[in-house]
Amino acid sequence: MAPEKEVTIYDIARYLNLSAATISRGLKDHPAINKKTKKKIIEAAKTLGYRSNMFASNLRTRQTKTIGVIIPRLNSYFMSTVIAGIESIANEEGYNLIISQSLESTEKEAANAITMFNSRVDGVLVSLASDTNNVNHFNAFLQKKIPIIYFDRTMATSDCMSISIDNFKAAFEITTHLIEQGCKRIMHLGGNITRNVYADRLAGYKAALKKAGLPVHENLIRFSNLSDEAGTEAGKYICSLTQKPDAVFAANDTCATYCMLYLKQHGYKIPTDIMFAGFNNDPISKVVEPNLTTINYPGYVMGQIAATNLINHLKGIADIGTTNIVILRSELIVRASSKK
Amino acid sequence: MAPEKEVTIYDIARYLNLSAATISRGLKDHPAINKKTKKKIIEAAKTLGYRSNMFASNLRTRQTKTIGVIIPRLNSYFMSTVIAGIESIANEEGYNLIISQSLESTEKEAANAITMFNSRVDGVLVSLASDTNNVNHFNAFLQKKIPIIYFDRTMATSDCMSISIDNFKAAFEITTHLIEQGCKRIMHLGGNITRNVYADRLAGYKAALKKAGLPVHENLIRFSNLSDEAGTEAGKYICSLTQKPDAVFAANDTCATYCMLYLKQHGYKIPTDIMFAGFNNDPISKVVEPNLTTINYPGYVMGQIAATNLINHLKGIADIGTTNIVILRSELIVRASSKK
DNA sequence: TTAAAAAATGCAACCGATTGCAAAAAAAAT
DNA sequence: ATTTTTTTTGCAATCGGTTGCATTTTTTAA
Repeated sequence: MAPEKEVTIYDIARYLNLSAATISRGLKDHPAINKKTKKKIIEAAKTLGYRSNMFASNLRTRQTKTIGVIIPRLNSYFMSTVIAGIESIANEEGYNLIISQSLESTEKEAANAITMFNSRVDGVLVSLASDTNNVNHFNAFLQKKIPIIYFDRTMATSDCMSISIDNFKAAFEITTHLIEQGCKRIMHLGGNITRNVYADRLAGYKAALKKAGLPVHENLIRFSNLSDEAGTEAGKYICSLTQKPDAVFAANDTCATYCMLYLKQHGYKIPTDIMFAGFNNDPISKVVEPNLTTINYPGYVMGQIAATNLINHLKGIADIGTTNIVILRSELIVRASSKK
Repeated sequence: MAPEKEVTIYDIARYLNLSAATISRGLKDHPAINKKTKKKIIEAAKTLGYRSNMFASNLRTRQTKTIGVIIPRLNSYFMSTVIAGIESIANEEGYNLIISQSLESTEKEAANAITMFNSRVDGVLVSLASDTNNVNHFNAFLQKKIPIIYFDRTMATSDCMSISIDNFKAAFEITTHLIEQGCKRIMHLGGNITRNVYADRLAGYKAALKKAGLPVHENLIRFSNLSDEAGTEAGKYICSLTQKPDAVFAANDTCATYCMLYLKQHGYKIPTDIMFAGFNNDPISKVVEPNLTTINYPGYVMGQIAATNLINHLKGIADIGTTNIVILRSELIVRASSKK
């Protein structure tokens, strides 16, 4: 509790009969310092048990070596995978991570942004809350030229770099796949379309229908928070329909899975009666029976790329301002839930 | 990139014709400052766009308002849930979180510990890597009286507070449950027994057998990293046995699930031929068919409790030194995989 | 041997908030 | 009106590392 006395560069300076300035330079490998002196300094630092005081350093250099991460929630497979990817790079590059969750609330997102701003993070990685429809609460960062990179849940209007997959294309492909399997009445379980990802998936779905000359039935498009309960609800809804769909494409695997489970319990045969497709390649997609056709979403890589870009920008290696959008490769994974 | 000029308390002082000391005190509601003056100060701070410089503050107060978290990996359901719980409390209390993963490597764990130490976190929450068998790499914290709380993967010898569930009891209960269902040859798929959690689960399993007067068959106890592959492997192993087990108790749900899936594919009927039980109450346990009997592990609450205890200690409200072990309530969840 | 150039080190002023103690101002008591 | 007490406010040192510029030392050139 009581702060212990720490060894400072002044202690080392006294110990070696040098100046603090020399110690400071020696410790960070400044070219103007004699190699032998450096060696002595480093050894002395070790024997005295010195550790750099980042606050003093930050105070002077106005850098924190810290990256802020704001995400809707931590405890989803996808998000924790992204964070793992971010962490792997940040750790390697000597950056710390400050993480906070918006819990899908724009207000909390804004509050977290302020906290991060006051913590003086060097840069921010953001995945937006589901109903965030403007990014004004990040203006403080922009004014101070603190770089922001949006990932996954991005904002179209934003003038920051954003990283995502081509949700339109992925949805288009997976829908087309269902059509190729002979499906004609494909239902879509979508998320909040304020969010680019869900809007794009919906658009891709519609485009695929259109291209195949199939009609878009509005009563076959349902929106929800894509939770397991929402999946079950969708199952009930399907049971209530007189004209059943012959396939379901859900915007995530959880919703698809629970919908499928409900229908199975009510006598439907998958994929014979209804085919299924999800999104994300969540672990449950490989467990549910039949295994779920889905889109592989490269979360880990996405995290790594986001972190790499941000850090390179901070190091002055590559400017973020020039690149606007990065699209990662996603991949259709066909499993038993959509095979004839 | 180029650091912008910031508003400091000196700017406010000049603006209001007061001293920096008064501003500093006014901003933090010091009792010696006149209420009207405080009001003026706060308003001025707002209009000037002031934000506190935490480095200057930290430099003086030797506190960082930051908590370090070291965990094996982020991208597991359980861990991300714990982190979510930690974050919820930390955020509320104005603490930042620095998170890093050891990826189950003791060396990386030690490296991360050093980084955190140098980042001067106020306290640390740790869940140990699977093969960590001593906690010497955390000595630096102890020497500087920086509090550590271990959670889930704890270390028996440690003189720090640790938070976990009663793994022995949980394993005992779930094994007993299987026995009550009529099982006599129960297999155990365990994890690395260097780790308390897995050692305790194994012990609980054995104790339950013993209590029921059942023999412990060493060839029915297998150790692995509890991954999905390990589960599949276990399935193969079972197929190769002449004397089959009539139940499997795995130390996590993933391993149980994949073992079960493998056996199902090879003609076994669950639970008729073999019953199954897992651990953790992972989402997949509710998806696999039949649903998996498991132990509900309160990750979110565990995270909250760990964070609360650490922060209370830091605030001087409650000393951590006196409490050694906190055991959370866990709960047997019986599902179809183990019902006659 | 001396002058010029290069290398190594030191000086001292920051960075911005905090805080013990002293001083000033305001309020209360005499 | 004067003294005592209580409130407010200010002074100035401090936290520890960084860095432009000056100074010293060493090396090279003349």
